[in-house]
Amino acid sequence: MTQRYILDDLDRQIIGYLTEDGRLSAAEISGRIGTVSERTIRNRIAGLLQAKMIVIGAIPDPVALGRDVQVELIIDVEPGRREEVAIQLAEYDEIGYLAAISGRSALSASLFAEDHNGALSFIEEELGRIEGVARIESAVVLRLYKVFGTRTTALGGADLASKKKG
Amino acid sequence: MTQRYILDDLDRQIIGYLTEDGRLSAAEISGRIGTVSERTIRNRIAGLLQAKMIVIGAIPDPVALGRDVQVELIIDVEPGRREEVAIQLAEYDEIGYLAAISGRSALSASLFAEDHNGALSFIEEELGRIEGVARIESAVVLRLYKVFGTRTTALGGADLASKKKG
DNA sequence: TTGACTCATTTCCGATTCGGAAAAATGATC
DNA sequence: GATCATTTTTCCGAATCGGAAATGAGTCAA
Repeated sequence: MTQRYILDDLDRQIIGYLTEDGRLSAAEISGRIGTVSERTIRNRIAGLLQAKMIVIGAIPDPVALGRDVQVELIIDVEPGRREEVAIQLAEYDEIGYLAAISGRSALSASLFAEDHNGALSFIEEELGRIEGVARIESAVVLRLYKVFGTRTTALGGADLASKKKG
Repeated sequence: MTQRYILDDLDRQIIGYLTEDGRLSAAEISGRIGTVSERTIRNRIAGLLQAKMIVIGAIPDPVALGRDVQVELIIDVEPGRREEVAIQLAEYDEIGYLAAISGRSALSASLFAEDHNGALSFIEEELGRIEGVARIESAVVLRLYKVFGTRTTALGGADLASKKKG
């Protein structure tokens, strides 16, 4: 029962390949690396997954899906009330990301809304009424290039602007 | 070579399952849904991937990987060079999140570094020499309240499925 | 050095999963 | 109803996977 998993170069290489394409077969990875057997690759992947170093999952592109408006927020809070505000914000399902950042008394957050109206009303009606919120800065996410360390559809490598939908 | 940009319920179900576990077999998904053949599931997955509605990739856990310091960046780029800069930025493993945002010609990014020195040198030496980068605003993440829709301090154990619903 | 032990890697192999091709089903159009 | 286009399904050989046992590498004590 190894608790602390120490990554070696092989693990890093495997992670590198899998972040690009989570469906790569062990045989394919083994072939690219060249010095390790296919079975070992499979062992390592299983180990990485079990140790929760990585999670292999489908990452939907909100823009490509035509739904889910994402808004990045910088929420200035009154000094000393950050924790209190954070606790309230974390309650909302719409808030997918929330962190305290340096620089000023503020929280950084990501808001996921169904559409722009939803985003707007959330900001106005929900955030606006929270005690301690001094100021809200918002920026709509226009295009996602990379999430969770994985490049999204926006960066296909070669064809990035060629296959753009209307 | 069909371009399907309109998702139906089946697509959404498949995406739902794959979001939780990108390695689920088509047979498994077919079994859970119950009404569609295994081959159709495979067809749909192939279609979703080809249409780039989803990307299946390994999501590394920054903390588990030894990247303890997270920095949020707002990178102002010279007008018209955003895509170009984004492509270069996405190459870095240290960049875990990258998006184009509204408000000004800028990219929003998350930088994962081993320590503060690593973050600083990355910003200075790597970002600083990318053509088209006009200005960099950075904020160290002091505390993580919520990631992927789940209240945790680290990625480990985060339930990705809860990130988005419906 | 030798033997015992541990752990990672590899080999082997049956079961599962995959993708290609063609047949069947569905649906839209006239 | 007939026809064409698209999707779903069936069929099947090849690739992929995970379990089990064998091999290899490294450590430690005598």
